Amino acid sequence: MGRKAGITLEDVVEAAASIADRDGLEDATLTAVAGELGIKTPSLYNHVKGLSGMRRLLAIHGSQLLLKTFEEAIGDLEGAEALRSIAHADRQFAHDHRGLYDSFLPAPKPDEDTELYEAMAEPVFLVAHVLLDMGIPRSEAIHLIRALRALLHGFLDLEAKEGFGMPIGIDASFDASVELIITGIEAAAANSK
Amino acid sequence: MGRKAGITLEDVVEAAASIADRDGLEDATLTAVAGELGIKTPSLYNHVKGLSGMRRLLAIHGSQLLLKTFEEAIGDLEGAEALRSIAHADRQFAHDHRGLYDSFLPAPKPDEDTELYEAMAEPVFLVAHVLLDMGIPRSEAIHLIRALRALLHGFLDLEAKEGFGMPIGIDASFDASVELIITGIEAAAANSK
DNA sequence: TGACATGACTAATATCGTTAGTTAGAGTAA
DNA sequence: TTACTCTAACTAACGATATTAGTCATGTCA
Repeated sequence: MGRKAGITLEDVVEAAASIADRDGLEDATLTAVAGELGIKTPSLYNHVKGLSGMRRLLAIHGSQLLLKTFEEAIGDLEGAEALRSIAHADRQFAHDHRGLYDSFLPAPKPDEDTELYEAMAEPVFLVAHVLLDMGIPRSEAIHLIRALRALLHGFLDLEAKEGFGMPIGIDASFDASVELIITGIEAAAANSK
Repeated sequence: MGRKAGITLEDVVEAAASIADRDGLEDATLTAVAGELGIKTPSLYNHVKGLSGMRRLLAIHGSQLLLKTFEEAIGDLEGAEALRSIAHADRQFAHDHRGLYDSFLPAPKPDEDTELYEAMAEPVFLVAHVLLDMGIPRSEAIHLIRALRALLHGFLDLEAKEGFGMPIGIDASFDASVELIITGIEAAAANSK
């Protein structure tokens, strides 16, 4: 058995992400990841600062992927159309990458892990930009963004954890929920002209 | 050391709830609860079906407490006023009982654990009633209730896990978010007359 | 070629949850 | 009272997980 299997940091993140998305974040243990890579658990410490370090890398990787997803979702769109597209892209992301999505919480404090904090802030900035472009003043936009984030996160978390009881009509409920928020945002935009 | 410490099921739930609300649901381990009660971990199996069984009791207990909280919040109120009051009661509950609140997810399927499912459904029914009393048709109410639940859950989860970045203006953001949803609900009510 | 850093390894420990089997004590019935 | 039974505690043991410490082979570079 040759030493130096040549595992890279990317391999670790990729393996962890794949397990987390397939079986859930909880199952992306150091043991499982090491097994997937064909090495022993303690060897992972040569790449990653323990389980929390691996989770952190997962969150950074996920944030970058989410950012790209949002950018593509927006494209040339503006205003309500952009928001709708972002919302649906977010839901698709949560479906496709459950583990990465779950890795976003708990979030770090800004001064406690700047790199991770900033990576996670990027997608939010993107949404903020859409609102500001709609003419919504900063002081109001902060509340509206939080409302949108809360709705999306809550919906996707409840959906993933079967919190809605019967799963019938979930798609329609999502659309209706998003429309409801967007209507509120449009009203705020119209109000600020 | 006398056998028969005389621990009751209520003692177990109370101890678990107290630890979960103080230190987080994750810290309400069998070991911690047993320690709190002055017994050894395996002895808990005389009262509870393992960790999952204890979590389940926590969720039932939490649901009952939440139901009472909602009932008191509604009182004689109706419509938007009732919804506002419920929203703030929910947030207060999440602040006061973090562990219980977290124990609500993942939710069981209706046929998989009927007792728990029904206990958790009660508070939702209460909210549904408010909407129906506002004259909103059932077919629409289901989407609006999901939107409201998503917003509240998402907001309180993000708030608890520091997901909002700077914690400034969170109260105002919550109020604004709730108003936004309530406005949508009122519009739907007016639309159905 | 030889020193060194990298990245694998083994060994060992601590914390959990869980199961199996044991036993003391309290209540109950003859 | 005494014997029986059941409850609810216990000890012992195991498997999964993370983590630390210390070892060592291998490839690279001076």
